[in-house]
Amino acid sequence: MPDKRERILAAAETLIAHGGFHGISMQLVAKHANVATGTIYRYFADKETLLRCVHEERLIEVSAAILQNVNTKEPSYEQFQKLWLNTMHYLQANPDSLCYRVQYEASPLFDREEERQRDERYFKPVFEFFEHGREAGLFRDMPAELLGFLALENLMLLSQKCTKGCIELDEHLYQQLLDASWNAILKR
Amino acid sequence: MPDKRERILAAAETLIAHGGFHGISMQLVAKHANVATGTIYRYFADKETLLRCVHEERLIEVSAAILQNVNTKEPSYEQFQKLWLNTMHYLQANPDSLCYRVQYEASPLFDREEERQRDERYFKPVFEFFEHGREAGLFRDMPAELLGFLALENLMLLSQKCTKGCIELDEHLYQQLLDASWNAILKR
Amino acid sequence: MPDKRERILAAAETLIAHGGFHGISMQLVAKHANVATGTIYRYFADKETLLRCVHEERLIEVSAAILQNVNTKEPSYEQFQKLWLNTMHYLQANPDSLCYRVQYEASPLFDREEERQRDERYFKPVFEFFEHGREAGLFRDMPAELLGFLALENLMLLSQKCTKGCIELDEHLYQQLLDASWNAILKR
Amino acid sequence: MPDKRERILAAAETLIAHGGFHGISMQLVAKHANVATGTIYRYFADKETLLRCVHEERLIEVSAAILQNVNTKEPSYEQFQKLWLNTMHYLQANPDSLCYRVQYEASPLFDREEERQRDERYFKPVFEFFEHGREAGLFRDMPAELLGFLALENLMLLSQKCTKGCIELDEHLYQQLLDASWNAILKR
DNA sequence: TATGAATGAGATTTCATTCAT
DNA sequence: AATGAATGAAATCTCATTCAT
Repeated sequence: MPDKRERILAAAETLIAHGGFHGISMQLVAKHANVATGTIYRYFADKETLLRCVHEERLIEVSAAILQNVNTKEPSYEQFQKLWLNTMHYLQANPDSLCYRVQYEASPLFDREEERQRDERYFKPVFEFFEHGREAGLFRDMPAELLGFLALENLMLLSQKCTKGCIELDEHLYQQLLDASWNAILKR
Repeated sequence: MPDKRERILAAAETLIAHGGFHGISMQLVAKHANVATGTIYRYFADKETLLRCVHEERLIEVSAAILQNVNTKEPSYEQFQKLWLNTMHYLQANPDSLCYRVQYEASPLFDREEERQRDERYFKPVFEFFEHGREAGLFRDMPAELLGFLALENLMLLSQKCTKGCIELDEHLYQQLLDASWNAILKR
Repeated sequence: MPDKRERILAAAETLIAHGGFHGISMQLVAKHANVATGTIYRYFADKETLLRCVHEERLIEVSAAILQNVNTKEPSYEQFQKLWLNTMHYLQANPDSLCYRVQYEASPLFDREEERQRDERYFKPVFEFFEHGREAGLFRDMPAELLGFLALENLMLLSQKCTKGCIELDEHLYQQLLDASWNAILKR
Repeated sequence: MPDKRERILAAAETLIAHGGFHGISMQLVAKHANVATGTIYRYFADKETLLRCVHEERLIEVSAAILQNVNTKEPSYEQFQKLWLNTMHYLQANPDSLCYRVQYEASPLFDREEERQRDERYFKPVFEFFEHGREAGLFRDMPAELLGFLALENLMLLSQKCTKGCIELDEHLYQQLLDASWNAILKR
């Protein structure tokens, strides 16, 4: 019954999303996943492992969402727009998703090398897009990660602010922000 | 001996920045602050209060650091540069400080209204700077908070990445990033 | 293993009876019950709940002991004697039991309405005995609870004094006390 | 300033009466007594000593109240009535007083020998009353303490029940109870 | 493989007591 | 004599993990 593993992951995701990195106990996860406490330990070595797996699952999901219909070989405004909007829509639809990530990255679970490998694995095409753009003389002369950061990653914080209700966005602002991101990375 | 209060605050900040919101126990804070566990409770009603106070103290410190020598009445590139560099230098010198903030904002302690009032209290001059720039037709037609966000707040995440060792910055990149921020908010 | 629940209850009762409401810590109860501290919380939500349960368990036990072989429909001296002796024997055999009750009733846990319902539930037959006796013109014209109180409840305090070693009783005094109780409630 | 000692005793009394044996901390007592925490320790060796002193103070007060206008040399119904009514009135006026005593007697502070000496010291005249009555062939052939117990001490529990609201008494019932007590100790 | 009762270390918080001023 | 800040042991309760069934 490998669907138990899925149920456990899903339960953990939901609980963290709603209650923060704090409000998660193995007992609670077990209850929500409708399995016995001990069962979790048949699929995950310990709590840390479980949290790492949730993190990885999310990264896979996020990267898939971001890259949808994007041709990363073609560093154009059109493709950038798709990337940006994909990111923004995903974040709007899954507001807790990166709220989780921020906490994960600041936690002792975070390991630089591991994270680098994960980024490499899942976000390679995204970095390639910026790489190509830079090589084509379109983007600033910066490492691809920095370009990606300037263009997309700050949306995480922004989206968090929206979720928390600090900022409200409309179509006009969307366009402005997209434009601002584009101008930030553009060479001049 | 009000310096005990300071030591407790500092210990809490450091511990959270390094170990995440998880890695903080009152006993550990006490140990790092070199006081007895019970002493914390003379200065802070409970753990939550302590965390909120750490947050507030840092906002005060940050806002003072950011605004140093900046004339917020004059929305010029020169003043912007000062703002940006102040921010960057502060973040480099106090890597824990905003690593803490990111986590605080993602935690259940965060309260929107409270935060709005704090921003109002401590960052008003910063917002005014962007307000003036927008009114002068220099900056994009966006709320001041969004301009501030685009220009400065993403430095928080960036600085976190540096601290974690994911990215390395040099003088050249500094200049590029400053330039990117300026271009992001500039009206065209 | 529901016998663990019993062991916890018994340990709590004994400890309170001997050391007062003070002398009870969850760890101590756990130790005496030969279980781990956390185990108590599988059976009782918190300390208050545990104490309330001890109280209720004992009431059940006491009422059963008191009413043994008593025909409460027949308000005679013979039946009264049985009631009285049952009570006295139970108290002698379980000195902790009501020493606990006295303290419980004097504590902030005590709730009037709850207690009334419990009395109603467990001691109804006892009250009926006195009711019948009063209706038959045998006992004083008082509420059944008061008659019961005069006849039986003061044995609680008396028994406590014996346990503490303040008073020593022998067969002769037993007879005297039984007689005194009977004369106290008798109409003349 | 020996009135500080009084203030501390009074504060302790009040707090225990209202919050039970639980709700009393030295800090709280100090606050209510309007002295510094450390000051308590100039007058009382430790918490236990303080509680013992409160107990003793109360015993003095109670015995004085009970014996008011009673001629203990004259074992008559008239004097008994005074004793009984004094007791009842005191208990009604100071409902917490013996609520405290019950808890004290069940606590580890209680020491049989000490208590015997205190009873000897403060309640000697009461016991003498019953002694005289027994020697005159009026009361049952029992130790004076038992007679006193039958006649007066159960009023403690009764009064507690009134305070808690379990029983309501009126003039008629008062008379009945007094009469019951009298009949309980009377020789026949 | 799955269960969930049991464990006990550890978290937060309180409070009796001390001691420098 | 008096203060009250500081202490740290101990209390309640939680929860990651284990293990007999």
